[in-house]
Amino acid sequence: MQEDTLQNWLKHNDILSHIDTKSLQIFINQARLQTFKKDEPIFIQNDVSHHFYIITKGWVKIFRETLDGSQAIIDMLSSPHIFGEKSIFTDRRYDYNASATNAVELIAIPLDLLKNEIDTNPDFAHAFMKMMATHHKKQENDLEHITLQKAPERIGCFILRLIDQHQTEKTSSINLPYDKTLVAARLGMKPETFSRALNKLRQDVGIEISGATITIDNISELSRYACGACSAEFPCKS
Amino acid sequence: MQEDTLQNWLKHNDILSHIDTKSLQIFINQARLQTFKKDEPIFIQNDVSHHFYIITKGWVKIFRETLDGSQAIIDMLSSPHIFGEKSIFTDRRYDYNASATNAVELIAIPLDLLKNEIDTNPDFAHAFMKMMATHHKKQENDLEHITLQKAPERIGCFILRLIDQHQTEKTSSINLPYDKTLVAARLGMKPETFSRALNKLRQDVGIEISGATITIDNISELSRYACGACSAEFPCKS
DNA sequence: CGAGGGTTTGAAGTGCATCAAATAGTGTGG
DNA sequence: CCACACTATTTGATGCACTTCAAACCCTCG
Repeated sequence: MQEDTLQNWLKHNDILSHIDTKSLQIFINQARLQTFKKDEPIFIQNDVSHHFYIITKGWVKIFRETLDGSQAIIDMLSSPHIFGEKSIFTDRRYDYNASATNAVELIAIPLDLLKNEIDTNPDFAHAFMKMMATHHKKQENDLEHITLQKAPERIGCFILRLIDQHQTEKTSSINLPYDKTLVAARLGMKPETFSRALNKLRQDVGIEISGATITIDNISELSRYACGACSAEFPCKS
Repeated sequence: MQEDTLQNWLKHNDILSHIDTKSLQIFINQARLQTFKKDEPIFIQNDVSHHFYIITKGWVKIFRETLDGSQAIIDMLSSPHIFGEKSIFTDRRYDYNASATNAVELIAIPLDLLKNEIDTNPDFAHAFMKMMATHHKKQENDLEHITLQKAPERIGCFILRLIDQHQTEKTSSINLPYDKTLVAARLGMKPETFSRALNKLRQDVGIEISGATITIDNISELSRYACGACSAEFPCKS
């Protein structure tokens, strides 16, 4: 791929910017740009893992799937995130499926490079561990939410985190980042339940919904509603 | 605390055995043995974190709690496990509660030592990352189970993992490691639901239950029942 | 304009929670 | 070793949340 594009990505990525300058050229040489169409699989669970990926465009669905076809979405990831990196410490197999939910563009980098960088560059290793800890925390949150919160509360929490990310000052109008069906699955509920729960949320805390756009007049009321059943204080980060 | 006891623990712990010999004495000097009674809190969420802990005796409950008192159990940990270590990479606050579920004995070690060891000993850092990756994987499993499996299946899966841990050859008779109420909470359900679901499991796959002791004649039938709604193959490890 | 997927709505069913009460089990002091 | 107190567990009855199945609606895009 083009060196300037890749360099740009590597330098502005939270974790990968810590790569040793000597290693950088090797990363650039071995990195490959890949594109995926909607619903195209990127890798599947138990595949032997060779690469990890940096997302540059689109949304990637991280999920598990049972024999009967039902799936549990573990995460939905977009632009600066990386995925598929965890297996370097265990069995060299991906422990989840990854697939594109729309037009996706990825940088694929061999895991061996990552492993080598971790082993030889303490600064990088430290950044990597920090990232793992953050991921871990995020998952603890997901687990808490799914056990403790009801459907409308989970949606409210999801919206609050969206607002927080986009820092939309007082405008407080946001778009769902992907299909409602996917948001539903991400929150561990069926599309029908999502639709009804969103309606209940509108009635209970006065938000407006028009297609994928949601407008919130009163954020504090929303957070009182959603965060009441959550251990985190006010704006439930991450 | 007594040096031989602590040395023994440090040397036989998966992660901590990688401590540099030069550091070991410092760890020993600063480590403290602590005991907790049933239901005694070890630390609570958002406390500023100073120590991490190695469990030497008893069971520790790792959980989140909402304002209204309902709690989500994130993990139940026992002997060689460590906990409270994650915050060194983020905000130096514990991101969950920990409390003793019975008579618990812990080795408390300052987090600064851990951080220093990670920063200066690549071998240790590597072992530490491996542990984080394993934890992470375990949590992905929990998340999958709670979204995809019904109560009796989750219990079946729990039993299978117990059997797997204890390697009880063909005997296939095990004891629940802690109160049924706690097992229920660990699996994200109410005690009443647990009781009924366990009964359903008995009817469906012919296991015997007598108090905390469960006897399984036909493990493969149990795993067919429980693992059908799980993405992992046969004995769902971890 | 028409096809097809995404979304909503309705009706009915299932699983789990809740509340209440009975029963089994455990540890204690006598 | 027994009786009591207290807790853990089970059982029953009922309600709620979410799912399922089915159909309508809407919206986009060719």
